[in-house]
Amino acid sequence: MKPTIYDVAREAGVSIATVSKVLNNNGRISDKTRKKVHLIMEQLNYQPSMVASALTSQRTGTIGLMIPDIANPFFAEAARFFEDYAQQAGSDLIICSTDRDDEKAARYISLLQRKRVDGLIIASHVGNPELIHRLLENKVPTVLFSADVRLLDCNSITVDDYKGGYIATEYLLALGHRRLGIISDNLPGSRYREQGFLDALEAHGVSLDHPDHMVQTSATLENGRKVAHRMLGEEGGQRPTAIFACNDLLAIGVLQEAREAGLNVPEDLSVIGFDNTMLADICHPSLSSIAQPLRDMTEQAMQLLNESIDDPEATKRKISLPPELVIRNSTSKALE
Amino acid sequence: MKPTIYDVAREAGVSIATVSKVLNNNGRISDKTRKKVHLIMEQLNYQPSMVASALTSQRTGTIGLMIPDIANPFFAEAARFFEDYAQQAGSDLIICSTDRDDEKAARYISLLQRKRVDGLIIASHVGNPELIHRLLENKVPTVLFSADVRLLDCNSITVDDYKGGYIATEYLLALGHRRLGIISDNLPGSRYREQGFLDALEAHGVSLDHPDHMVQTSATLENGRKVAHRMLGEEGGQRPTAIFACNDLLAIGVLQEAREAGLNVPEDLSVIGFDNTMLADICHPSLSSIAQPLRDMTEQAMQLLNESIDDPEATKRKISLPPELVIRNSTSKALE
DNA sequence: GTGAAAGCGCTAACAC
DNA sequence: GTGTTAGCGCTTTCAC
Repeated sequence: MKPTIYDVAREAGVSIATVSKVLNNNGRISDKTRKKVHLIMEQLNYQPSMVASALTSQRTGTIGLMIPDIANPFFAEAARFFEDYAQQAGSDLIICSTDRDDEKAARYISLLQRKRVDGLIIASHVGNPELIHRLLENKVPTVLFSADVRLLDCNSITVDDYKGGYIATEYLLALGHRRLGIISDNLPGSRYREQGFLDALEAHGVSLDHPDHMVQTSATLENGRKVAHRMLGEEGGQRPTAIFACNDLLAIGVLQEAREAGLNVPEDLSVIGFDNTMLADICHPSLSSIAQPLRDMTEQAMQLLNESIDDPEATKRKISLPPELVIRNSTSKALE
Repeated sequence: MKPTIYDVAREAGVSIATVSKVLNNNGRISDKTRKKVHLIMEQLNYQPSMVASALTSQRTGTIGLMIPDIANPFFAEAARFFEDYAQQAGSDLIICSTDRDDEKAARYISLLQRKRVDGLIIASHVGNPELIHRLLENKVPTVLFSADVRLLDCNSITVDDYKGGYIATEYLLALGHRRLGIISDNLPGSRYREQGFLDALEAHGVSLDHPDHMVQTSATLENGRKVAHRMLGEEGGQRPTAIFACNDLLAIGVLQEAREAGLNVPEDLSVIGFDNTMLADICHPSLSSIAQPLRDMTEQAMQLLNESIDDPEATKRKISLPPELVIRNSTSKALE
């Protein structure tokens, strides 16, 4: 069996309380016994059980990260930041891919609670706000990430989606484009991006050419292609000269479909994405995109979470961070 | 406070032993009390503490997944499979990105042991075999994934790297290429891919044109570009007409650099990658690649791990699975 | 069928 | 400075 604190205490000729104290570096312990205990721990290859300490201390040192899919680069990148920040705080992460399925989410939430995680980061849209609501009732430290539930009094970190949509659109307008299309996915955040798009158009006196130039779909490469196929299939005069896709995957679908249709990007069609994932650098042409400030967002999320762990009654905060336009090679001036 | 098994027992008018039994669905319990207990659990919103049960049962229901970087698509995709298979077994995953840094790896290994995870999947090359060795000594259920340590008697799942290198090369030779280049990274697995490459060349009576056509570097996009820049910079007659990159990221670097150099892929240069990540579909032209059978590999890894958890003394096994050639648009016949 | 009681390996209050 | 002891919330014999 693995050595326990009792084994260490016996071998060192002290009590378990003493061992516990040197372990946690608290209480007054003489240098001599400290050294002695350390030595014995070394010899026995003692590895204190965090499950036992969690039982008493009520801290597991693990936090749950709920995301739609860890295989999705945006969330994988976010997870990496979370992992690093968690580690700084001495914690680690349990990864939960929900596939945006509320049942899966509910199962994971329940599991995480039974595991007594110290807190939850929910970076996956949860359709049923009741799930979050229950978490809050149970006083489980929680922060919503990149997906807020406005009506709920909860912590959240988001990028300013509205502004993101607005600046993407303004940029395209500044390039001289007047026939714009938008492909967004069916999440709340994307509604704000859409609204930013529409308001930017209006502010510049431009109107949406055709209702079909604004479509919602779930965010996959394949769907990006499908929608683009329809949008670009129209006869020359009608087709948009620039498309704003509400995430990079959709945008890359557009890129691929444009090529299929014999259009050159950016000469014949400008495309801009959202999220600024590593994919934007890998596709061709490289993709202009609205960046979410992931590093900042994750850092602030972890900070909020930690505050919430330290004081579960702390006032909830909703923090929104500004997006940033990253220009690459998929956008250019509109032809006259 | 959260309700405990005592609260449930009291409200239901039974003992905690009984509650425990209905919880775990074992022992003989009358339907009546079972119902009653379930009802009370519902009413109290009872969430049994897995940390307490872990303390007695010696099972935490969590496994540690060590990878180089969760933000790397290959490992993110693998993690997703692991997560799904773990879930089927009622477990979840703690993600540990090591950045291939042995110190980080050591810290994580220690942490995971203190957390008393049920097992470890190590999908990150660990330079110091001593780390793994100690794990084995401690009888921690462990399986190495996509990275073996031959000399160690441990479980491992790998793709047949040698064969992967061989079939990639054979394929290029079959297309008529005679001046081949290879870019590999500096991991043990890649050594086998290289050997497959060399043996395939030899078997077909082709020799490596130039020592500079075989280079090792760490596997990043940037390094792929750098190496390609040198390889393709040579005067026409000397430059390879096909390059085998030992992973997709390197291959995509080659693609980008080829474009930079005014070369058309695949007309002027064929490129084949390894891993067949989602990136292969996203870059342009889409990338031919040697696929690791990730789904199979992860499934078998989880199975090995579970066996090892059930019987830590079980005989260790090393399983190697066949790679598969996936042809896309980055490879074509050599020009005459 | 059900319950009493002894752990599991720690922490923390308190006594000395 | 160090030790005693009572939990933390479960599981699991073993009686009854």
